[in-house]
Amino acid sequence: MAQGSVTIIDLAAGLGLSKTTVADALKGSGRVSESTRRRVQQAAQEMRYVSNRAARQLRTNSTEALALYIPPHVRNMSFYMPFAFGVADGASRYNYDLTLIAQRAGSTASWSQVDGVIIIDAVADDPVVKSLIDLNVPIVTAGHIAGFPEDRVAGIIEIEHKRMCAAVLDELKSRGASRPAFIAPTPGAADSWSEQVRDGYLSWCAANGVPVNMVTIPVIPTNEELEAALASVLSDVETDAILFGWHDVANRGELQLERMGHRVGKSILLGALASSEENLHSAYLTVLDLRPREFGDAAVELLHEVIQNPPSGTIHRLHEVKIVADRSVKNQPGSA
Amino acid sequence: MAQGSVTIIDLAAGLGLSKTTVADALKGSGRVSESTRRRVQQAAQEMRYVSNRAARQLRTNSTEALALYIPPHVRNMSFYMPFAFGVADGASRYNYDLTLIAQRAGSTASWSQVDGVIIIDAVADDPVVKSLIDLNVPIVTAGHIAGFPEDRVAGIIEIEHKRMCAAVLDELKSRGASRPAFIAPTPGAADSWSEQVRDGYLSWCAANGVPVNMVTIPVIPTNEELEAALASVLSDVETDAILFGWHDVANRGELQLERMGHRVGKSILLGALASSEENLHSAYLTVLDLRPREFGDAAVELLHEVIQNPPSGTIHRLHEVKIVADRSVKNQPGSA
DNA sequence: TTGAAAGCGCTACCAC
DNA sequence: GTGGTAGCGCTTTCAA
Repeated sequence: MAQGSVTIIDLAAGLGLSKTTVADALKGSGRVSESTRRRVQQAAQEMRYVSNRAARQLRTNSTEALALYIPPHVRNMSFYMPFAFGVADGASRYNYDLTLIAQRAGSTASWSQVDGVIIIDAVADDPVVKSLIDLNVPIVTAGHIAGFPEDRVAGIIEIEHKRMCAAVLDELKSRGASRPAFIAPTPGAADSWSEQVRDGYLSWCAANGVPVNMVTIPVIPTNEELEAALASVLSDVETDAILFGWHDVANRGELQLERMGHRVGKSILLGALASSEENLHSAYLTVLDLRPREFGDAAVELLHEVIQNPPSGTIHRLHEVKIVADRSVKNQPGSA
Repeated sequence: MAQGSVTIIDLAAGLGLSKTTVADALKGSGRVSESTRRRVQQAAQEMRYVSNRAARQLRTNSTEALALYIPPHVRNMSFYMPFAFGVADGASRYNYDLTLIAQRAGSTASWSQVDGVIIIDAVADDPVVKSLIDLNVPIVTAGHIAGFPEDRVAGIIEIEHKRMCAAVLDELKSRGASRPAFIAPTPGAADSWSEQVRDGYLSWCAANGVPVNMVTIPVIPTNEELEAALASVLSDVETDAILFGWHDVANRGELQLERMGHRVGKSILLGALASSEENLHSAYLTVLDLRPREFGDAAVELLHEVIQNPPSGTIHRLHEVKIVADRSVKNQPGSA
């Protein structure tokens, strides 16, 4: 342990007060007189007093900590880093610690002692998720988790992937694309995201009288898989836009297309359904900024609420995302 | 708090034993007989007993937690995600919790109660780093932090950036590059990394009799900055290879170069000094795999050691990285 | 407005 | 081998 181990008793002794008074003064419960309160607080500062978490937790039977679980199969995606720090910032706003859940649980699964858990994009049969469910703490999931027991999720914050997929397609259409293809993430690869976006594409095609041109590849495809997917959707010579799952794949697709002699932004338009503005560099992509930082923050907000005020059912909430349009029209060609 | 709150007392009562015996049986301190030990452990399982962290911490004056600080200016780099999970896994191996330090500290800086801290690629005048220094817990830094008080770092685990920069240049040379240029990260942008790699390039040029062709750009450059940098290094028509700081910039550079009509992997070779194999997709890049996950794990390993056994000075350790060579020779052109 | 005492669940130290 | 007791630092309840 670190702290210089000055306790309320030390403070009390130094001030000639009881530890009760000191404790009350410190947290401003309005019990002590203003003058002693000030005296105590000043002394606390001078003596670098830090309230002992473990003692407080033991007494109040709370942990002042939240846990975050990001499943291993998505950890290589840039989206989750700002999400995690959004969660960390949100947590610190309410004075929670944020514990990152590792894959390999320690012998006693240390993270079992938290006030609440945030799970993002997991699958229900993930063993970690299973043990999280067994814990009796409130769970907020960012995104819907297929197969997750209804009564074990106190809150769920979602992105309207289906609607937004259509919105991106609309945007591409407004920029001249009449026959967008979709290189979609393999269904079931992660959460329900892949299904929602595929659904979004299919409905949009139906609504707009556009023939479906879709192929699925893993969320993180090999070059060969990506190349094959591109060849597949381009075998329809009418294809004038390609929508990708997340922006990293779109970036890689952009490179391959250029290499194949296509002029991205001119002969072909590109889009991506999962991105964040900070990670977007290509000027030739029309993407959805999922605002991961704000998403993480909002998840904590919701979790804090359900911890304070346990709901009878599941609280549903939406996270707004925004379209970041292809900027190549503004920029000169070659500037990307 | 979550747990069904079954305590050793409950167990003791149920078994007709004292809580002392139960506690000893649970942690196998060799005091109790094998038979009762088994009895107790089985009962614990059945009653879903979970040892109360707060109580244990209070009693033993330890926190069983580590903190990780990743400064905000690098959070958008893919390298740090696997690093963080390497830390998380390493921590769980020793039954530490891993607390992610947020930028905005809560009122009482909750993360002040940890057994040790890992800091990566921070700068010494970062306010969070400052308060971490004021804490009296062991600190391990991943990478050297300029200006960090010598006596406050118990361990430092480093990558030999300078040497490895030269190694990558050697690799490029062996593949035919005779005049490599370097689009380097702006000095002082983060830690000492930028200086080390620039140093590495300059020494290599001197040792190999190659004229220096270097330009610096921000670690995360805009397209305009990147484009200008490319134009600059290519203004020397002899340039037949370009080395980038980290692989994301190299990927973007690769795209721009293709767009400019260069044939990456043929007329020009590309390299990057900070990457990880999981994030490497381009077959045309010769990169350094920094093995971020293992790096994080090794940092915990070191931190655990210094916590167990406080050293008098600072323990130095090296983290081995490896070169992942351009694979385009093996693959058919166009397959990337 | 303040103080005394109890006790959260655990481990340490002593007895037996 | 096992049990009793004290006490970690804090909050809570009751008393003054």
